[in-house]
This record gives sequence, structure tokens and C-alpha cells, in this order.
Amino acid sequence: MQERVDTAEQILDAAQSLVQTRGYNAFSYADISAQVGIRKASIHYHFPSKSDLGKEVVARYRETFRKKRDQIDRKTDDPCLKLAQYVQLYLDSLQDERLCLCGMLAADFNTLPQAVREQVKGFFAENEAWLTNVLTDGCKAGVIRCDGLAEVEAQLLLAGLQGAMLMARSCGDIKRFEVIAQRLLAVLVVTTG
Amino acid sequence: MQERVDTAEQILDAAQSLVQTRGYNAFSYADISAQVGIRKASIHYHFPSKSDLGKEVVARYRETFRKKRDQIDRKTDDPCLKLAQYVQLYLDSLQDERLCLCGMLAADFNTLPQAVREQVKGFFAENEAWLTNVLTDGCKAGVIRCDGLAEVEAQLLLAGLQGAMLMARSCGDIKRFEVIAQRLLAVLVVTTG
DNA sequence: GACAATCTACCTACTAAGTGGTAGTTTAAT
DNA sequence: ATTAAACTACCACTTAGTAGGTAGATTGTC
Repeated sequence: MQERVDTAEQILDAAQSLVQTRGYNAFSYADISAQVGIRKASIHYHFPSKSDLGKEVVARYRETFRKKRDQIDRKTDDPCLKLAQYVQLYLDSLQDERLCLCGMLAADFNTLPQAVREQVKGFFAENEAWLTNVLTDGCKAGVIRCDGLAEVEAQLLLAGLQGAMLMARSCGDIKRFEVIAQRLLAVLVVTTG
Repeated sequence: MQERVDTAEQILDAAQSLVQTRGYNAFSYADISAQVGIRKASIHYHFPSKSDLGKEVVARYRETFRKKRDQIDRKTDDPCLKLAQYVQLYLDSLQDERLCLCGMLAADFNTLPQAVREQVKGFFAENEAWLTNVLTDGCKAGVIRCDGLAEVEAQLLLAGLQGAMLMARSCGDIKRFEVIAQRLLAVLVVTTG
């Protein structure tokens, strides 16, 4: 039989939460040990090295995020609604007192193991690609302003959201994120919000 | 007599560089010791604790940044030029393979000593205030779009720049920053760039 | 001018706590 | 009996920080 709750998953949960709140270099196997309630050595059984753990955390995060984007795609065809719901994903995270996992790792980038770096790059690439598609569709449908290249608009949106999360947490004011995100959307969308 | 080169200043230089490239939790007194060429203990003579050092690094960075903003103010009255030159400050840093000190510290925020947090908040507040002024002036002069509140536009610009630096470094492509920054300015400025 | 006291800026040598990681053992389910 | 998943007990190393000493410059007093 499988253990009551999947320990590896619990370890990933703890690691993800720690990275989102403190960063890659500010969490240790001891922290996870305390949160999950198993010994340090047992974590090494599931994830031999810290870079293995890091890589798996981001891989799972990418997959979760992919599913959420898919869900948005299934829920609506309206590019503007899609963007609003995409922004909501980040707001949800922030309200849980977490930053974007990959936004945090981007700050730690120079100290990351190569495998983790690749995962982070992958996350950004696939989100950028999805946003580019949404914006391109919106341009064709005439509901999105087409002032800039869709690709650039996507990059701006992604960068703006990451930066806004950073600043909102520093200010201790989630509203700061909402305001910036709202303005970002208003810049892109034709019908003023 | 004073030492040939100010050691405290050298320590601050090393610490700042390390934070801008690796983050607060990924640098140690040993790193600085190696860079400056004095023993760890001697660093403690100049900066008793790591939080003292951190606080002083940000305080000096704020001061440097304030001078650069003042220089921009003296160089031109054109709000659009001011914004372009302000963006250039960040690009200069990125070309030196450094992120914004306070952007990095914002990612490490939850693990920072209180004194350092306050400094980081201060940095954001004064940059936001300056940008708000520039944008307000530009609105009055009719060279800046007034779609949103100047305060919000300032926050968006700051967040966008921080996020763009993060993403540009992850992609290993400084051009990414330039493109996003250019688009950000185009959104704000009336005369299309 | 001489002398002692103090101060600056560094040093060696150390500590307690924490780091990721390993070896070998136990427990419990199949 | 095998095996997965945990354990205890360690390891070498790094962390920020401390204790105490020293060479040399500065200062105040006679």
C-alpha cells in the first residue's frame, strides 16, 4: 500500500512554499524536515540532492501552471477574460503570501544548479508563448490593442506581474499588485476596464 | 592618516556587487574577505553584523541613486527624456551583469533583517515619488499620456523595470530588457518612439 | 622632545550552529 | 524474504560572530 499521504508530494509542497516565501538559498533540508515531520536523511531518500528537489519542484509547478492555463482556455474564448483570469492566478498566490516560484528563482538565478535554471527558463518560455497566442487572437478579434508586437506585449505583461508581486510584498500591500495588474490589462485591452 | 583606499568602502562595493548578482542569502563574509583581501574578522570591525553591512549597502545605494536622479533633473526638463535616462540607469546596471540591488533584496524580503527591509521600502518609495512627479509634469505639459493616475503609472514603470531585469537575466539576453523597457515608455509617452 | 596612553585597523584562532550529504540500521507491509 | 521508507548517527564544510592580540599612528602631558 502507499503511505497515507504521499511523502514525496509533501516534501515538494514544503519546498515549493519555502522557495516562494524565502527563496532557494534561504531554505534547507532541516526546514523541510520540520514542516513534513520526517528526518533530514529521509528527504535525501526521496530527493538525493537539493538540485534534484529544486528541479522537481519547478517541474511540478510548470505542470500545475500548464493545467491552469488549459482550464482558462476551456472556460472561455474571450482573450480579455483569459488575461484577467491569468492575472488572477498570480493574485491567488500572493493572497496565500507566496510569490511566483519562478519569479523567486529568477532572482536566485546565478546561484541555481543548471537543471533548475533550465526549468525556470522553460516556465517563462511557455507562459510567454501562451500569452503571445492569447494576445494575437485578441488582436485579430479586435478586443486587444495591437500597438506593439504580441510577443513584446506578452513579455511586458509577464515582467510587470513578476515585478508587481515583488513590490507588493515589499510594501506589505497586496492592493499594490492589483492596481498595477489592472493598469497593465487596461493598457492591453481595447474596452477600458 | 587614512588608509590608501577606504577599506569600508571596498567592503561595501564587494557586498553590493554580491547582492546584485547573487542575493542577500547567497553571499558571506568569506566571499567579501576574498574579494577585498582582508580577513573575515576585519570585516566585522567595520560592520559588526551582517545586518549592519546590509543596511549600509542599501543606504549608500539609495544615496547614489538619489544623486543620479538629481543629475537627470539638472540635465533636462523634458519629462520624456527624464524617463528615458532613468531607464538607462537600470540598463547600465544590467550591462554590468548586475540587477537592481533593491529588486534583489525585494525577492529576499522575508529573510531580511528589519533595518534592511526599511531601507528597501525607502528606496522604492522615493523612486516612486520621483517618477510620479516626472509623470505629473509630463501630463501637464501634454507630452505624457494621462490614461491612469500618475502614481499608478509610476508603480507600473518601476515594477515593469524590476521584472524585466529579472527576466532578461534568466533568458541571458539583455535585449529582452531593452525591448520591454522601450514598450513601457511607449505606453506612457505621447510621441511614439 | 620624550613618554605613556589611546586608538585604528588589522590579525590569528576560535566557537556554536547550521549546511548538504552519507552509512548503516530498523520497521513494516507485501 | 524482499523491499520501500523511514530512522540514528555521523561527516566535512560553511556560517556569522567573538576573544584577544599587535603593529603603528595619534594624542596629551610633562
